[in-house]
Amino acid sequence: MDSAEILSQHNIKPSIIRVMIYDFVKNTKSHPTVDEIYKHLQPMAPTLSRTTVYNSVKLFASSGLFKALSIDGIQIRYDADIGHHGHFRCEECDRVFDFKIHEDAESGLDGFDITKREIFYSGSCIECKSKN
Amino acid sequence: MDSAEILSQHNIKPSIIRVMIYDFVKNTKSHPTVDEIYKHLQPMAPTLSRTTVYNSVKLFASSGLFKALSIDGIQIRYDADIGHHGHFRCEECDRVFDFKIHEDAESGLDGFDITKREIFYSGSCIECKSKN
DNA sequence: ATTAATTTTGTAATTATTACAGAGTTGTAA
DNA sequence: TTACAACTCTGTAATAATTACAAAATTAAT
Repeated sequence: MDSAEILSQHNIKPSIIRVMIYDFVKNTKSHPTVDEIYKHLQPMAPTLSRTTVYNSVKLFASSGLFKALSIDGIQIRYDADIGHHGHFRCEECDRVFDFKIHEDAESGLDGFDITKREIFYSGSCIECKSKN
Repeated sequence: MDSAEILSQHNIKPSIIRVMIYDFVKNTKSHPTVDEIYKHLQPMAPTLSRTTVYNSVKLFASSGLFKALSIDGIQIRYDADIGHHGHFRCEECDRVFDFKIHEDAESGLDGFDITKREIFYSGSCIECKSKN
């Protein structure tokens, strides 16, 4: 199924830029920031505005198409992979890696309505670690 | 053991403001932001500067006394409870709750050096949920 | 084609954070 | 106590991410 269809199914009009933004995030493993999305697409869509990128990713996030990740506390990153997984950020090379994880039942949240779960680790990735 | 001693043990000179900042974060369950720390202490220490609060919490975090939490992606919150636990943020009342959690061994990070683990859930807390 | 609705753009405002230099404080040793 | 060095605190200015908003452009329907 192509991206335009996916957007339509979520009641989002698949304009050209929206599809471009959706595609880029979906095909980029690094979970790009708004700025990275903007810088990547701007050459192809010279009139693109940062505001549009902000609007679009927010729209996608509120529709459940993207997960908004506050991985580093500096910028919000966007992830088109909705399945549950953790994120590791290497503090040396700044790259973000996905990993599989499973949590046991938590205690202390009885009766709470949990709509979002994020697991975030950081440290040094294997490449940076071996450089030292 | 009082706060001044704890700071000293971490090679941080226990100045009056540092102790005040440390105490406030330690005794506040909400994991305050820099702004909240500043607003709370400013009446007692009228010459307090926001920069001092930023400097102090960064210093504490780099010494392992605080954990820096990017819970909401907007502001960084500080937690004096170093033990491993999760954070739940209620999207309606904006409060942050601690909870107990345990993760299983992850896969995909073999050989990585993990120095920080953060678990962050969000949704509606039990009180806000019952209001609806 | 006209009109209405929606999307996109660009500028300006807001907010969190950092940089930095000067002022103040503390501790020590003559 | 004075002098000096080291460290801490303050305040302003800069930077960077994000939001607000109104005008321009595009799209869809009649």
